[in-house]
Amino acid sequence: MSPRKDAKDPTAATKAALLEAARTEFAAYGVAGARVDRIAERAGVNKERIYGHFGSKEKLFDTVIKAALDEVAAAVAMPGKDPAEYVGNLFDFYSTHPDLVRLLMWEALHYRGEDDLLPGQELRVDKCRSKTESLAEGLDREPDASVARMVFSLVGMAMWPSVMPQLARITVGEEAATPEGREALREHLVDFVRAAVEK
Amino acid sequence: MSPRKDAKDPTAATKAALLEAARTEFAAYGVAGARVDRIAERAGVNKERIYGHFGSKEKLFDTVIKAALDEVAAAVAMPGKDPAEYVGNLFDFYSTHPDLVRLLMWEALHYRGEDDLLPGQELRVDKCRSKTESLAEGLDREPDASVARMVFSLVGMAMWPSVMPQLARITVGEEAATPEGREALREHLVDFVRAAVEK
DNA sequence: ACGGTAGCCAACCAACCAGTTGGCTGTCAA
DNA sequence: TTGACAGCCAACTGGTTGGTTGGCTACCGT
Repeated sequence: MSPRKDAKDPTAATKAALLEAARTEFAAYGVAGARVDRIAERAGVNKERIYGHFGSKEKLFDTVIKAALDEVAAAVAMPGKDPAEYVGNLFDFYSTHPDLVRLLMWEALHYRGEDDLLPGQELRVDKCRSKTESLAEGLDREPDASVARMVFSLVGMAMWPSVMPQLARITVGEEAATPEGREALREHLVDFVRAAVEK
Repeated sequence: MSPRKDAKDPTAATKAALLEAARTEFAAYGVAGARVDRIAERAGVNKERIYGHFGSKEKLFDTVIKAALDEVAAAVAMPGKDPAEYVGNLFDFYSTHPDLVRLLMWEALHYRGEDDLLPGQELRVDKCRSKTESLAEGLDREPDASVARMVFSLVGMAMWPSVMPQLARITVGEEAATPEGREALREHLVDFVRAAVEK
């Protein structure tokens, strides 16, 4: 058995520190821009540990992304009966977790579809399917492709302001960065969706 | 005067080749992931020319982005009277220019707002303002912040499928990659916007 | 004709960076 | 007690990469 199997397992602690530091680093610079030394330093751990625990920079990135994906999945409720409110909640979540959004963007750019995909995304597929089913049920419809497209659009609308914050500022002005600006944007989105679905 | 000022200026030709190659490289790998040697090779030019013409990798990136921005600005008409059709057109444009979208994403991640911004983006600001004015006029409204928010959302909806193509495939299925799938997505977006604005 | 110079290139360079090595320490099973 | 092993670290390595240098060529104004 491994030494120190008790709660304060030091191995798990360094692993967690590494993961946390990696998340910050990858969110800021992406895979290519991230520096292994910087991650180790921020975690207060020798960089060799990265290889001992994760194998490579790329694998560490995958692990970070997977954790982020889980976090997203866990945090946000299903669309359910009210798509507009769903968009509002999603918007709030992404607004308060900009690093997560950046991580998702880096991942999207790194793993462009077709050939190479992030391994183990079945969970993600399931999540999307259940979202579609939830929305279909809430809307009293069949969970077909058209409902799936709706889910996709809703997620997009909710994420967009966090995906392109500078564009938001350029378009709606500096106020976009203020709490009032965020709130106005949120209401705009919710109203927009409500108008669209309510006929 | 510089030698060879006539039309077939070889200097301009290598510069253009470099720009073209850089665009491909940056779209694929981003600033940090791009390799100067690869750009030079693809352009069929010595890499020193990059420094002679542009100064640095970063400056080359800025130049590429600026060109891409101009291209976007030139290609797409103003929102005008029909926001739904505008979204449809934008969607078509981005769908047929995925590299441009990737470039914009890399830029968004590289120049996160606040402190560092891509220099010389006044043109971009103007473009956004005139879009807002165009939409306001078409909708018979004042060009206030709420119209600006609308512009911002419309752009987001149109770009989203090109921004997250894998998510699109995960959500709506493999068919998202087919021409029929794209068309269905386009119609969904147009209908969605029409429903939202027509009340 | 010819000196000046702009464009270009092959070769070079130093810093950087992902990944490795060898050794030290503390714990656990026997 | 002891030997084996897991976690950890300081120091090292060598391939890579952004950027530079010195020289060659061809065109231009005079």
